[in-house]
Amino acid sequence: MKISTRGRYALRFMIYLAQHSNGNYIALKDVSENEGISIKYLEQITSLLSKYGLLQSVRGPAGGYKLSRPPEKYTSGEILRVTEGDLSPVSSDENELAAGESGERANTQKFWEGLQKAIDNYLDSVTLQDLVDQSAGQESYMYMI
Amino acid sequence: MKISTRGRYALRFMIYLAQHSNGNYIALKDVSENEGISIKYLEQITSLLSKYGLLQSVRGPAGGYKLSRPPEKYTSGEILRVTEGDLSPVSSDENELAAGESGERANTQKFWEGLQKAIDNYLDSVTLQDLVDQSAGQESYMYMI
DNA sequence: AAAAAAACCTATTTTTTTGCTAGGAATACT
DNA sequence: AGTATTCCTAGCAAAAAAATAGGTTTTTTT
Repeated sequence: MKISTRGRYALRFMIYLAQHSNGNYIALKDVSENEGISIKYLEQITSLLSKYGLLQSVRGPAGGYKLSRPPEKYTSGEILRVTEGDLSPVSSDENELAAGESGERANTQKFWEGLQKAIDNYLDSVTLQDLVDQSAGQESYMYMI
Repeated sequence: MKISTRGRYALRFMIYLAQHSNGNYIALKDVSENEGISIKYLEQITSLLSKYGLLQSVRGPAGGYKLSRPPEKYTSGEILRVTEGDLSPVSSDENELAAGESGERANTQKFWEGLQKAIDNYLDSVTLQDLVDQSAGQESYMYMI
């Protein structure tokens, strides 16, 4: 039940961009040196983020990455989902009932769905801007579902 | 970001006991046949559950396991924590700041703590009895934190 | 035009974790 | 004594995660 380095690094990368880019492109070399993550590993992560439109990039000298939207328009959930793949606590086919089955799994299916809902709820409530402001996690939040 | 089979099987095991034991002990053989999990693997799981006082056991013929409390006195969270080890989405030393560090990690620390809080909150709100009743996950719940 | 700096792409290797099997020891009932 | 059970520890194979590696393409600079 752990978020992998891919997701964590992705968040740190996005925060870095939000803090240091002022509309200009930032090279991986720069982020790599400051965050202590290899360029090659970062490439895999930015590749995903670009693919899903979260980043804009330019090649060549003075190239690099920048955010494609303002930081408050990203949720931590979408950043993590893009890089982690899937944030469900049990894979859906583990959870699915075989036709007609009404055994133990029926008991847990809704439970796991509820857990996922709780996770998604939180992650979609925290924006990239919140992370920059360090204001995540201390919400006095109220959910009605 | 997945719950492992250990945790899932543990829940199914506990549900099974809640449903089938009427104060008497149930052998792993029984659960194994009905849930399709090997006895040897179940042993590892029940070993943890026993160690932390969630189960009572008796050896020898007619021995087995039973719950040590009524089902509504267990939360899904404690069952999972015992078997999964730790439910924090990032390990604490990944999250900890090196002395004086005020870098990117400061931004995410509270965020991860908030996620953990959201998870714990949910898991501690669902009892074993809820799972038996299949009433987990459909809560119209309201949290104020 | 050449060189250099960057993103892009795909594969491979290394390390860690998970899921499970195995063998026997201790205990309790018949 | 024999048998059915829990208990304990080790080991292993497959999968996943983490990271490296090598090259290609694009763009800018000289």
